[in-house]
Amino acid sequence: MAATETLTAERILEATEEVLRRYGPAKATVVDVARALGVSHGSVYRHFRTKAALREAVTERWLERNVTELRPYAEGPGPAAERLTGWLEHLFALKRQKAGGDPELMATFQVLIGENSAVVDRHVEHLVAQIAAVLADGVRDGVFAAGDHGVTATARAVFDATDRFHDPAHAADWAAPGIEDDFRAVVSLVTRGLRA
Amino acid sequence: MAATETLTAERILEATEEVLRRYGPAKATVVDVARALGVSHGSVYRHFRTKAALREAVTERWLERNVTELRPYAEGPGPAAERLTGWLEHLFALKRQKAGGDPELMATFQVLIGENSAVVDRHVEHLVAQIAAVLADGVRDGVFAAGDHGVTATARAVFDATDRFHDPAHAADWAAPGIEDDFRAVVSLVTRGLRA
DNA sequence: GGAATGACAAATATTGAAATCTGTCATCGG
DNA sequence: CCGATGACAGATTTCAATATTTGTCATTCC
Repeated sequence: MAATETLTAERILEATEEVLRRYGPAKATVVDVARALGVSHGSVYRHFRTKAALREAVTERWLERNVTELRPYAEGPGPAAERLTGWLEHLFALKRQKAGGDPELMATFQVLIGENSAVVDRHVEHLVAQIAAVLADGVRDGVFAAGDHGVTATARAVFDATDRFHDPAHAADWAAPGIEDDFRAVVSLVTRGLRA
Repeated sequence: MAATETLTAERILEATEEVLRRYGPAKATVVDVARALGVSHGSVYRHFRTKAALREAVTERWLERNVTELRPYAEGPGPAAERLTGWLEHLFALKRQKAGGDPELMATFQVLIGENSAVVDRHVEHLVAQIAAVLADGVRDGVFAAGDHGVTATARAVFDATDRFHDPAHAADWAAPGIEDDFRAVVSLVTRGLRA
C-alpha cells in the first residue's frame, strides 16, 4: 500500500519499531516488518545485513532520543547545581513515565537493551559526557569541587550512584511508594558530595 | 542411606541447596531433594507447605549469611568513616567473589532473588539498619552530618547509591575492567556527601 | 544498472502428545 | 500415636515432529 514511497532505512526503522511495539521482541520478525511496509523481506535485508543489526539500529535510535531530551540541561544556561539536579530529575521522570505508561513497551525495550550492550555502553558515554559538562561548569564557577580523579570519573560516579533511578533493570521498583523520597535522598547525598 | 538421621527442616534446606547448586533453579525438583535425602517427596511436604516455601527458606538462609559476615563492621570498634568504607568494600568483595567464582551459582541465586522479593526487601532492611548504625556512630562522633531526613533515610541513600556494586542484577558488570575505579569513585562521592 | 523479488537451505520456534512434577491424603509401620 | 509412604489428580515440562523464520542469491522488473 505504501509501495509508492521509496524504501529507506528510516522507513524500515519506523516499521520495525511499530512491529516491536505491537508483537513484542519475541514475536517480531523481519517478515512482519516487510509485510508492514508492503515489500518482500529480501528488501529489508538490502538495508540491514541481519535482524540483529536492525534491532541494534532501533535500540540506538531509541536511546538517542533520551540524549536529545536532556541536552538543554547539559548545555543550557543557569547555575550548574540546578542544571545537575534538573538533569537527574528529568532523566528519572523520562524513564518512569515510559515504564509506568507502557510496561510492555518497557519490557520490549529492556530486551533490546540486553541484546545490544555495546550500543548501551556508547549511550552511557554520551550521558556521562553531559554530566561532565555540567560538572565542568560548576568547577569553573567554584560551586563544585573537581573530583579526586577528574571530572569525567566524577561524572561517572554521579551516573552510577543514581543507577537505581535510571537503569531499566530497576524499572519494576519505580512504581513503589516512597521511590521519590529515595531518589531525593540520593540526589541530596550526591550533590553534597560534589560541593566545593 | 542417611535414613538413620531424623528428617529436619535444616537437613532439607541443606539438601535443597545442594540440589539447586547441582541442577540449577529450572531443573531442581522436590522429588530430587527427597531422593538426595533418601525419603519420599511426601515427607518433604511435611516440613514445607510448598516448593515455593522451600525455595524461599533457602533464599532467606543464603541472604542471612551476608548479614552475618558484615556484622563486624556494623558493630565493631573503630572510626565510623573507616567502618563504613570497610562495610561497603566487604559487601562488594563478597558479591564479586561469589559472582566471579561461580557464575552459574550466582545465576541460580538471582532467580531465587527474583522469586522472593519480599524476603529480599526484609534483607535490605537489615543491611540498611547496619549502615544506619555506623552513620549514627559517625554523627555522635561529629564526623558525619545527620542527613536532611534522618539517619535511616541517609543510610538507604548510601545503599541505593552503591546499588550497582551489590545488586545481583548488575553482577555481569563486576568482571569489567575499571569496575574497581568506578566503585572507589562512588564511595568517595558518597563519603564526601556524608561529611559533617 | 540497480533495486526488488521470491525460491531455497539451514536455523529457530511452535505444537501437542507423553512424561514428569506438585501437592493431597488414605494407609502403613514402628 | 505420629511421622513416613506412595498412589493419585491436576499442573507443568519435555521431546520430537512440524511449521516458520532467517539470510542468500539467481532472476525479474523498471
